[in-house]
Amino acid sequence: MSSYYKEHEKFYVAVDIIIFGFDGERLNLLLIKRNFPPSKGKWSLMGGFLKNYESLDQAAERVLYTLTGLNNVFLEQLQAYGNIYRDPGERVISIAYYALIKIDDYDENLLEKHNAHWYPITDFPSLIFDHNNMVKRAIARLRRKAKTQPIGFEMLPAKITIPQLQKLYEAIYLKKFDKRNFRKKILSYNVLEKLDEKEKETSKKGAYYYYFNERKYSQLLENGYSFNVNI
Amino acid sequence: MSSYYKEHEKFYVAVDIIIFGFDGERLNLLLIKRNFPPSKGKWSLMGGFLKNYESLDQAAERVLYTLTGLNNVFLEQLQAYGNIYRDPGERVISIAYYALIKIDDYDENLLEKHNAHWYPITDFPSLIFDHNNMVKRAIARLRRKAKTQPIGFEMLPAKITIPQLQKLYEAIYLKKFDKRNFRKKILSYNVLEKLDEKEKETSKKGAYYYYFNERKYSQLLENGYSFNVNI
DNA sequence: CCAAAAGTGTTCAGCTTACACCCATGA
DNA sequence: TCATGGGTGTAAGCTGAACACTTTTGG
Repeated sequence: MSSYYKEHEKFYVAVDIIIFGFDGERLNLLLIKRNFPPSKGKWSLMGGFLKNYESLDQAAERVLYTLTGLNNVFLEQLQAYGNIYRDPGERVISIAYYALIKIDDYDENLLEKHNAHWYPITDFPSLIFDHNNMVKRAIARLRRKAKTQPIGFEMLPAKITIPQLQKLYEAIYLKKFDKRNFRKKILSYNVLEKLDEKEKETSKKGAYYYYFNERKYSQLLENGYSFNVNI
Repeated sequence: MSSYYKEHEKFYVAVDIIIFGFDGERLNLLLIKRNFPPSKGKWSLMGGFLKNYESLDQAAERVLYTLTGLNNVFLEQLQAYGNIYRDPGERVISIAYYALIKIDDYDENLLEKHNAHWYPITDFPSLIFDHNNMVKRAIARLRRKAKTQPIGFEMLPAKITIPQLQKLYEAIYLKKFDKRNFRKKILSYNVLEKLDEKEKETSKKGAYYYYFNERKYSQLLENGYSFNVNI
């Protein structure tokens, strides 16, 4: 059985990960200043080669874990990149993934070890190979996805306030929304539950905390309703 | 430079193509009854191995051309599939593509040679490996995409009638639409131009032909308007 | 007491949806 | 003449978008 494919060529396969994090103000990318060849000294996405004992998804999880120390985060495949000379050194097929992480959860030491830095999506250094394209596409995907699925919550702590959530959406779409309309829309899905507690860091009056009720969201989907933030 | 990656493993990389065609009534898939190993005698998508002189997109074009004799058709990457045992024979990373073709354009002889057959998306044989998943995902992508981009036209001849177009959308979404609303919506984009000619095969009265004006569509997009068929 | 952020309703326009009848013509 | 599919308009309901003032409280 294992002889059918002998005549065909084999290729290096890698995964590259676009890591998004929200710092309360801006949407950020986690980028690597490479202290290893090739393209040493230049900026790139975090990546790694596929190993024969892991699936693509597992490779992406491993690479993300290596850099951040995080497991069980939102991680989704973007697409494969396979131009012949995309990596000028040698031919590599790269599968791009994007991840949404809570920006305060990661392991600082690991970031330092890998020479990783956060940059806002509006202003980050030019990246090697086709990584700029990957980022562009990942942002487009995130924007599309955030309209129909509550993935924003992946980048926020369990307890959030409505103004925080609005700031996240504004950071994703790079525009301002009307706070009355935003609150109305978000609350209309009945997936947020108001707590009796207030966040008092950012204002004197304080904003009520809510938490995202995953169970209610599942029910919403099962009943054929769809989450649809029209932005 | 080419020594950096020596320590890493290499993999077979293939492309598999979900080919859609519309026969005037139903949306169909072009499937292969394999007369070659592995899984000889079973049904699968058309696929082929990546060669070192071509990009992924080029590999997909080549494979599609091999089967249909068609060039310059709508062809877009879906995503990569890389589970370890997805191909029980040997490990292969497969990049799935989907294509939209005009069902009457292909080369019949080639189809016969490859043992290829059209099956409606509502009723087709079970496929090998993870090909059923690929098809499922391709249909979902097509449905999403058809809402915001006029890709339906890729499966129709240059001259179409409104009832034909409606049947295509009904075949994609597997539901009926109101013909008054459909016509109103489609014509409101002003990308269809009415001809003085009628299609008289399917009705005695005859339906006016229209043609899709690509130039007008480009202008529509440039002006910030968006094609959005609300289905 | 005041600055700063949180919270709250209403109106208008545009879009989606539902719905029924006449038209043209080949057989 | 009649069966078949093509073609047409309007009204109601819903959703998105625009818009300004009051509340709370720490400093």
